[in-house]
Amino acid sequence: MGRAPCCDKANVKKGPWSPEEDSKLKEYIEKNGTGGNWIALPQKAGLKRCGKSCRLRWLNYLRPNIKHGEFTDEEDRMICTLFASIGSRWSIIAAHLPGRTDNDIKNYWNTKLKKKLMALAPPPQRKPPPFPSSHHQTTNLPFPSQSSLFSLNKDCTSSYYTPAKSFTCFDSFDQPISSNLSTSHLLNNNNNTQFQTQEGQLVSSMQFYNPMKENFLMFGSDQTSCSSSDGSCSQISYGKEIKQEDQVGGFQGGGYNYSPNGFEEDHKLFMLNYGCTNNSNSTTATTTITTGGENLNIWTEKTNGLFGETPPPISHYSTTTSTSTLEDVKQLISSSSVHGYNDDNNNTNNNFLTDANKYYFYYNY
DNA sequence: AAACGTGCCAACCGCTATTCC
DNA sequence: AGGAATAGCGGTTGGCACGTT
Repeated sequence: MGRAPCCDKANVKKGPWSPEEDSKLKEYIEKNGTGGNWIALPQKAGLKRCGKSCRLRWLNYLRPNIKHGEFTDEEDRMICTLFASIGSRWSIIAAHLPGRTDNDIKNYWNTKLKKKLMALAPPPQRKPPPFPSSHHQTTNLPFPSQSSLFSLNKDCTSSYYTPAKSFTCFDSFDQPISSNLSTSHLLNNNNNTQFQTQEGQLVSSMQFYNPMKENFLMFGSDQTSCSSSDGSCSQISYGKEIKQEDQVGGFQGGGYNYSPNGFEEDHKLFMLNYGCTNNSNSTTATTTITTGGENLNIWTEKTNGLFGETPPPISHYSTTTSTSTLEDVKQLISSSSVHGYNDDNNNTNNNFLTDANKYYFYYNY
């Protein structure tokens, strides 16, 4: 049984606010304040609106000192910096931009700024290494087979894996994997959305980590949320630093869990950078397998994707004394191709991760 | 000129967190 | 302590404006 609605939906007006409603609300709040009770406010103010709607209208449009119009470079910079640091916590970001609302910033990011930054990232050049060998796959977890998630494609110049389904995993997660989650929780949490593989297998999104919630910077997403005209999108993931002493082994990506030799299962390193475009021939997925900071293998799909970038330490994104510039952020994006290429299919090239390996994200279970 | 596509943004929805009783 | 009410948040949607075909 769900909660009772906050208002009588049938007798509540929805849609755009009229100037009369605006002035009623404004007048009432300026005279009486909100009284700390938005639910009761519309009735007192003589409005046929839901309290939530009134609150939103006030906060996003009517309250004093709201700034509308173009974002400045300084604001761009601040948004990028904060997004890199804390992800899509718009209310927190808005708190650092006087006069801007979270809604404003969110819209601005989704419609303009993200594209602006993505446009600065050149397509990386790389070739696909082999898919991780089967002995790396853990057997105790019902992850789907490789072919259910990826199909190997070949064109005149390269071969690459195409995700059988656009991975919306990064975006659809609604909770991060916490350090104390059990495996069964990961796999059986019914509250989490699932996606279906080409083979019809349902995969819980909880099999993936949500980097956005854990100080990862990502640009772009799956095709459904791409709004650019050509449907192109890509993403860059920033992780947080793994300490030298952290034991890490295995990885999870694309619905798989891999367990490199010699490491216990209770420490999982996951580093999946997945970029996609909706251009028919441009889908990219990139996964790096590492263990203890040493790169074991890498497989990379297609050429248009953007490999995960090495971010500055989180402290770099200080919200109060930020010295980063928009150029810094641009540079982070544009240099993202550098780490993504590895010429060695059997890949034991440790140089690859000289910087990137500082920024893995990981979890325990 | 009409139809269609795209970008934008205000507003809504559903969820979690917090407060209140 | 626990359930209900409310606040707050982030993702998504609807619809308008404008551009393109």
